[in-house]
Amino acid sequence: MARKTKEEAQKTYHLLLDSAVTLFARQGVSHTTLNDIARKASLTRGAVYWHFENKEDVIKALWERDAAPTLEVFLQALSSPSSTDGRIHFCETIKQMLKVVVQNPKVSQAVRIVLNSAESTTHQTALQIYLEEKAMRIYHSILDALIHLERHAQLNPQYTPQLLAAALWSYLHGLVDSNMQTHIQQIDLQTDSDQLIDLFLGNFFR
Amino acid sequence: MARKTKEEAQKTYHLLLDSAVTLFARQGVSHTTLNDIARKASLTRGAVYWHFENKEDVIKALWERDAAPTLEVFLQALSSPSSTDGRIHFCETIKQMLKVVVQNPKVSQAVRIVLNSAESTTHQTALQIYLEEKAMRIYHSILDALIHLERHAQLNPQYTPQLLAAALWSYLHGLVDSNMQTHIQQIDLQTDSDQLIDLFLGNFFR
DNA sequence: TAATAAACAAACACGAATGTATATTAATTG
DNA sequence: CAATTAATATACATTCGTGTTTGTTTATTA
Repeated sequence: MARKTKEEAQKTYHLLLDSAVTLFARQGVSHTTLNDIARKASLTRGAVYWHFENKEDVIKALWERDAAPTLEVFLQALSSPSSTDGRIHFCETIKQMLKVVVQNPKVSQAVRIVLNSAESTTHQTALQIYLEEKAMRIYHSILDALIHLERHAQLNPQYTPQLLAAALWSYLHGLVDSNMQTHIQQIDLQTDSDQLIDLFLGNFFR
Repeated sequence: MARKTKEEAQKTYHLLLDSAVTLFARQGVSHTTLNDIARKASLTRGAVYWHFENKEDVIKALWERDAAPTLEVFLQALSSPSSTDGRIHFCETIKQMLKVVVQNPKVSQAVRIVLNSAESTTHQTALQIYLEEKAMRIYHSILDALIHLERHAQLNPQYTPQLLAAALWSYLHGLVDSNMQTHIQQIDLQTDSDQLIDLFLGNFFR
């Protein structure tokens, strides 16, 4: 159609990303076409190709808009030294992170895309590397925090920080993933997230 | 080509499934074409369409061949009453199950497909329902076992069996999933699986 | 041993998704 | 206010994957 004002164009940009998020969550990334995204926003593929290079670029933009700023706060918190007990600080940060992720569907979905990057992308080298890098940053933040706790003899000596990091990572991974699945509505992650973390981190420390 | 003997036909059947497993693991289900599967087996799509109806049917067959028989044993073990301590029996069963799953790439991959069924299928009602049903069977076996333990006052009263089941399910989900990802080779699930389960189940019981 | 059917390969037809090129209209700028 | 360019829609070409049909050969069976 016609040319829009800058603000209106920004609105359609975000509208397209919103459409992408909900469709990705509903049908999965690989079964969502650019036309689907456009039609859900009452637009055409022309709009999509104006704002994004291709579907991979949509995913990147989605991550940068919905997940990166939110997660960055917690990654900072994990790496910043705590004034009080490091263990409590670690627990609380993880709890807060999970809570924010599961409460915000957009963040949740963006994280889920990163975790399942194998299915998301086509040419297994383009965006896949980008997504794996994002995942690794989070993972290593957790690992580094645990290593730091071990150096201060606050970790359960029964386990290495590597094992604990991998375990926690898998757990968070599974929680976010199964939260989106339709089944397992037996529990409500929104309200139970604190308990779920307490349960898991109980054996982490000495 | 020509007609094969019954045994030879069975060999190509399994060869096709083997190709499918490795390609699914490498490229993801949705980015693996039937032609990919055929060519990896040095055959054509004609062979695939002779043995299977379509890609969904391949996935079903894959589950039935590689995952179902293996898992059935453990589901039986979970539901059968233990002669000794029920908690130990539960722990050992879960440990064994995880070990077998992660040690056998075919089982591992089949389970992974079920867990990520959203991305695997196209028309979100056909095979998706089938796969969700399979996932639910496992989940409910775990839940039932935990409920049984609770009735015998062997569970940590701090948590409900529903929460514990969901937590364990997410954990196993995450472990299997992140095991296939290329990153996080920091730990070896093959050798550390027992420790990983011990760590998690430590707070489950009273 | 002729007839049938099994086990594929090869060819065909079709739709769907992508990327690009062009058209259109209205902001914006000089 | 003319020229330009931003923000889309529309049209087109092409590729890719699928499902089906047909062909071919050989095992099986009556």
